[in-house]
Amino acid sequence: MNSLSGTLGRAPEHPRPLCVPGSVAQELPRSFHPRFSPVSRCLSPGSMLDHQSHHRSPKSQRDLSPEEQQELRRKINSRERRRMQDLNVAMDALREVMVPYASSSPSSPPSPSSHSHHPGAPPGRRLSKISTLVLARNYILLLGSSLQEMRRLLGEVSAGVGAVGPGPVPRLLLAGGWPLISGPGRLLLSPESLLTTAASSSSAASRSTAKCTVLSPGPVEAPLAPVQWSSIGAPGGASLCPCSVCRLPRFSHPSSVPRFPK
DNA sequence: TAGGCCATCTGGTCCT
DNA sequence: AGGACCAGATGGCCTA
Repeated sequence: MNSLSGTLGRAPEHPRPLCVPGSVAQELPRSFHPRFSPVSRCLSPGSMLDHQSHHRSPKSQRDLSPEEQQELRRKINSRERRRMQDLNVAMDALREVMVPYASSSPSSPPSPSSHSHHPGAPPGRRLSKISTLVLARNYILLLGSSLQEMRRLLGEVSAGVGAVGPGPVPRLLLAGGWPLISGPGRLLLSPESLLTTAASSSSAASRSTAKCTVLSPGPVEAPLAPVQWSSIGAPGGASLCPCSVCRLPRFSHPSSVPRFPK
């Protein structure tokens, strides 16, 4: 499937009328659209085309003819477009992996082929970017906690059996005795299993009511945050987490995410 | 119709 | 100098 550009939208095969991708956009004169008109760009807030760009490289900018400037702009736009498309490809790949874990009902087995079940949305709706990222993050945290739990159980088993041999462990695995390895859907979608696992492995961590259970500091601090997957990305649905990141669709976490130094 | 999500354009900044 | 990355702005599409 072509996941580039418009495929992420609802009309995969049709380029957007105004924000047309790639070749089409490049062939259209910029003055065809108000946003491309030099006047509107200069008047738009934050636009410092005539000010700072001249400040930085007066000669190169000034010496460019309008056609050359247009060509340069096209090149830059094309690069940016390609960059974002690559990012979307990677996001799609991640989404593809995470979709089975995003299904809201534990009874419905995850189906990798079924496309994008947005939590709380009708089937066929794909995961949003933010939902995909939050989902992936929590899955990673959960894997870490599962590993912890497995190690703990291994320790218990080996301590109880003593020097008898490696027998019990494979039997336990074959019997499906591991609480968290019964399928991705159960792994992620059953709050009970999450809670019991959390309670058994690290009670201290699970007891600490972090402000954000979804975007906690890390696997060490809060490895077993009881995440309600069906609420991720759903506006106002994150009942377990009061943080602004999980509640708001737009990311705004002033304290935890430092601005990239400029 | 409002709000969410998204793609694209754009200028600024940093890096090579 | 050119490319990569980032964030703001803008407008289109879709759903509740």
